[in-house]
This record gives sequence, C-alpha cells and structure tokens, in this order.
Amino acid sequence: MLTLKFITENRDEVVRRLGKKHFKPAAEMIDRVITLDTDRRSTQKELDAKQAQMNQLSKSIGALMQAGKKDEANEAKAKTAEYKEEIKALQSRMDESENSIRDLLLQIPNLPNETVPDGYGAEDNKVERMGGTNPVFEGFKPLPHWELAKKYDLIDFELGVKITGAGFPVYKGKGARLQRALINFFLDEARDAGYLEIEPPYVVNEASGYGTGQLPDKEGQMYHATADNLYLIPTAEVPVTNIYRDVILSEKDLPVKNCAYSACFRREAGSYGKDVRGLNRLHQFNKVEIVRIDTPEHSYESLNEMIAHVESLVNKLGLPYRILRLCGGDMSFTSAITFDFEVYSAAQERWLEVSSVSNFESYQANRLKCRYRNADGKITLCHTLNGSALALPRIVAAILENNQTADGIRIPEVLVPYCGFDFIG
RNA sequence: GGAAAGAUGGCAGAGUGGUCGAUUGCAGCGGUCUUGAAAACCGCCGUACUGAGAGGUACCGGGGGUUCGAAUCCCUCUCUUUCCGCCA
Repeated sequence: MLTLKFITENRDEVVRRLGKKHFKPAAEMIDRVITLDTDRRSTQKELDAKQAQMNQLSKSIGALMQAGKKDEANEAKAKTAEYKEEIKALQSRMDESENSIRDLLLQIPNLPNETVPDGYGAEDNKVERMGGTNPVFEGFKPLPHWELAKKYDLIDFELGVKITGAGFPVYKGKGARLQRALINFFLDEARDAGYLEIEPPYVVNEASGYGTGQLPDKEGQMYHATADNLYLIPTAEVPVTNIYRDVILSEKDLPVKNCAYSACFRREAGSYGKDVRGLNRLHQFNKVEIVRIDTPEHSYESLNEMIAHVESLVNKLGLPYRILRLCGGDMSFTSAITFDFEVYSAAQERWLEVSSVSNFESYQANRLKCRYRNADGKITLCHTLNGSALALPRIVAAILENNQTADGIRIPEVLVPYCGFDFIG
C-alpha cells in the first residue's frame, strides 16, 4: 500500500498518477484518507494529553500510598474514573479512524511509474524490443504442443484429469526429464548471476498472504487448505518475499538477490477456451522466480539487470521473443512498472507470456514492513522487485512447437547437458 | 492424536503489581590507546505515532478483563519447543 505520508503530502500528484491506472474513485478516496488522517491526528493529540494526565495521577497515587496519606490517595482515585471514560472514548475514535484509513489504503493501487505508457489493455502495451528468429517449417505442417506431447508421449493431460482434474498434467519420460532440466538450467543461470538459491515452503500462512498482497484482494486465486488455514503458493514470490517481512535490513546487505524454484498453484477461476488449451494455463506448474530487494535509488538499475537476465535465458533457449512495457491499464494492482516477456509459439501462431518482471517500489515493502537502515541510521522502506526466470509450461510449449521437425523435436543446445538427450523422436 | 513448558529489544537472557521502555551479556556504532589490528577502557545503541523543539503517547506473541496503576494477575486465541504415539 501507499504510505500515508506520501498521500497527504502529494495529494494532486497521487490522484493524477492513479488516473493512468484508470482508478476511478481516486480523488474521492484520497480526500477521504486525508480527512480521516487530520481527524486522527487531532484525536491523538487529545488522547496523548489525557493519558499523560492519567499517568501522572496514577503515579501520584502510588507516592501518596507509600507516604501513608490514604485519604488524599482515595480522593485522587475518585478522579481517575472520569479520565478513564474520556480516554476510552478517544481511544475508540482513534481506532476507528485508523481502521478506516487502513481499509482505504488497501484499496488504493500502486502509482505507475512516469515511464509507463497510457492505455487500457493488452493492445496498448508498448513493444520494447524483439529478439530471436521464427522457425521455418519445410514440407510439413507444425503441430501444436498438445499434439506433440501426445505423439511423443511426453505429457498426459487426460491422466491428470483422472488423478486430480483439468490443469494438472502428468509429465512422463523425456517430458518429465525436460522439466527437471529446465528447472536446473534456470537455477544455475540465476546462481551465476549472483542470486542466492532458496527452497521455500509451498504452503504459507495468512500473514504471508497479506504480506505480498495475495490477500485479501486475490483470495479466490489461491488454493486454501481450510482445516489448517494455510494457502498453496501461487508463486515462490510469496514465501521468498515474506522472508523480509518485519525486517530492517542494513544498507550494506542490499541489493538482496534471491532465486527459488517452486511448484505454483493457481485456481484460475473463470478461465476457459483456447487460452487454457494444453500447457497454456495450468493449475499447477513449475517456475523459477527471482526476487530482489533494493534501495529506492538503485531499484531501477536492479530492474534493468533482471530484464537483462531474463532476456539472456530466452536467448540461450533460442526462442523468438518480445519484451512489452505494460500500459497503465494492463498492470497489476501492486506494480509500479512491469515488463512482460512473451515467446512466439509457431504452431499456435501466438505470443505466450513466460515472464513478468516488476518493480513494486515501496508499495509492497510498506505492507511487509521491509525497511533498511542507511549509513546515517535513518530507516527507509525498501523497494521490492520480482520476476519469473522462467515459468516452465509455455517455455516447454514453445520449445516443442518451434523446434519440431518432421520426425521429432530438437532440444536446445544449452539444455542437452541437463537433459541427457538432444532429440525427442 | 495425548501430555507438558514457553512466547520480553538483532541474538541470548533477567524481570511476578508503582520512575520498567524494561537489568545484564553478546553483536553493532563512535572514541581513547596503537604504526595498524587485537585486547582493554569510555560512550552510544528498539520501533511507531505525535510535536518546530523540549517533550508526549503507545508497544514485552494477538485480543479481552481486573486495578488508580499490568511485561508482571485473570480469561481467550495463535504460535513455538520438549516428551509420548504414528510416520516419508
């Protein structure tokens, strides 16, 4: 969430920038926050003064009792009753203001960075750059990956339906080994780029869900183990970022660079059609995530390094790709700026999103209470960033489709040492 | 699943009703000494809100209660540890 201080000090700027996200009630909500805050402050002044009086009176009673002046002590005691009433009233008024402010702040999205393009949806995203070359298929018609998966017995979607349900594929043989190979390749690449590998829990508690913002807004997207009130992670971002919840880092520890492989679980309620065919959208999938925590001064440099890292991955895999700078309307609630990576899937003839790299600036850190102490001892909110590096299913889809030949599928060279085979046929 | 113990500042660990926001040790920061370092010694060293500042207020796992006054007593929830049982 945005900080109260920034909102109250930059009212007009906040309203203007929220406009880019097409957040309609911005002005109304911001003004309400400012009104509530003014009220909260004056209430607190009153309350503090009253409590100071009360504290003093209590102390004097103690002194009187010790001095044996019982009558005077009792007299003072009688006075405390009315103080108590007033304190109680002021306290509840302040709690009310505070709660209302927090509720409002949770409903206000992050401010888009000034370099985020205007726009309403996917069609307004700006192509930052493109790379790789599209494959040419000579003498045969390329098959979509779900047919290739069946033809070479790599992935069994029906079996997943039997065991669990749609969106839970079963990988078999070289299909399963390709999963392991990609995970190891991505982790090794991240380590070479200086990221510390983390193996996090795949199930988190409520506090962690709130920390990264999955709760309360995206509650329906997570699988919820109600007997224990735990949530299956939709991404390793959740457990990894929550490592830094309620933590004050030292500036010399920044930037924090973590990477983690995890299975990811998403309910994807409401999805249907060609978007969910095959590997395009799953309820369970594998992903390697990179997470960075940095100073505000350095976070955009960090963002660029992350983009370069992800770009090197798709390059090494030899996939045609493009990088999109998302427009205000297509960005997530919590993001200040997001770059999407898409790879081109030749047989489906469409772009598939394989990574999303974002800077949340201090929006997530404020909720997490993730701060750092600089050399002068000043405590400031960190900036948090994360990105997929990479999500497997659509990468697999693109590899299968783009690398197919008339009689098999070529494995990208960088993966051969990880797979132990260079061809599926 | 059964039983017990516990939750205090970055960590360890005192504190059982009245200058306790909290003794002490370690770590950290500054200084003296030293060519430099170590050791020793001296000082500083939680967070948030509020205030121009001095200062004020809140916080000892969360919530509620008793009391003029709660880290300390009571209730409740959550979590952790240990033992037993089961078990990859």
